Amino acid sequence: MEDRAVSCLIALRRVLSAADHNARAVAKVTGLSVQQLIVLRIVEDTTEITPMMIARSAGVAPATATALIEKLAQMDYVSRRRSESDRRRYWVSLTEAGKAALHSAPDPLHQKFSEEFARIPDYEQAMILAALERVANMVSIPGETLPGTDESHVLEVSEALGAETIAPA
Amino acid sequence: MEDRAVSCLIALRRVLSAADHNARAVAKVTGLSVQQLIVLRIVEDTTEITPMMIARSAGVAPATATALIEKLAQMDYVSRRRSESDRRRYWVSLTEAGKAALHSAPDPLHQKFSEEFARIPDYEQAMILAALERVANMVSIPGETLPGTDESHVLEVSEALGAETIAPA
DNA sequence: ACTCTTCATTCAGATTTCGAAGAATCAGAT
DNA sequence: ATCTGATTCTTCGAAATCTGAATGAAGAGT
Repeated sequence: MEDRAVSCLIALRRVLSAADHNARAVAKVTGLSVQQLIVLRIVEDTTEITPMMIARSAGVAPATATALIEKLAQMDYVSRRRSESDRRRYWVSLTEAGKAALHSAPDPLHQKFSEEFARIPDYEQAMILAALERVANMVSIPGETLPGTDESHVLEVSEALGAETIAPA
Repeated sequence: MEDRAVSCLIALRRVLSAADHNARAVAKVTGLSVQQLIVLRIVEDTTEITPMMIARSAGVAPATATALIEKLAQMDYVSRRRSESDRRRYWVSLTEAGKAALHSAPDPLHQKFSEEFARIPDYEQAMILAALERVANMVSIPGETLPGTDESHVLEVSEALGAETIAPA
């Protein structure tokens, strides 16, 4: 019965394709590149994160992460704050402008899904949510893309006070 | 209860992220770019397709589709056959080498999913499949990425006989 | 102090992507 | 037949992107 697994993967690919199209469309509207948008979302999810973590989460080389962050900082969508405990690193976080840019951007897929989702019966909603989370747990890499559960930087919260916003080099 | 819709979208984003990572990994192994891989899969799904359709399915500009197809043709992963009914167009199809490249490439996500999927109880498998197809239908653009259901080129099957393989320009 | 590692950056080069212009072809109207 | 307009694909140059390797700066361990 691996027939059913294949059907699942086909359906998944349809979703993937739609998401890809959607990402490009959103990127075009916001004037950001797809990658910049991804980084922005990663930063939002974590509230504070280092370039290295971003590189890993976004699946790009460190050099690329630097460039992406620099661009976003120039647009004032993210801010950089030097780490006190490790002076090599710094924390990237979303500015108000960045938050606004993320949420003001119309997301067709998001809207379409929410709209249709609201229309289906309750038990089916629950079923879909359960299935999606099941699938997410199956395929997603444990420590990836949701470093909100990553405690390595939680210790740094104390830094938040009295730290100056620095523009590296 | 739009709370649940949001949870769905979060789970979806985890899946998306994992798929993205996976696509890059597969691309690196095969020596193909992510886009080339996408095009290759589109061609496989349709068995025969024109550059224009590829551009639309892959979500790129026509000029980009030309470049992608050219690269794949140079590697002998796809072949081009001039259309008889409309001499402007040509049909792109997978070569044996292309088919081999697609299937010999290890796909971690594919494997991981199939493996874990096989391990869960029957009714849950059915539930996940139903949910995925439901979601796919919600978000995917009707005529996109599965032009196998597109009948516009089915009429051309008769061409298959006695047509020479042409390398345009 | 010394070495080894990690983090971020710079820089040059390769690749990718696209818009615009152009050539070929088709379809329909005159 | 010819003309016109639309469609398909290509070429070309410019812009943006991504990366590997080298570099500097800072931490960690001996």
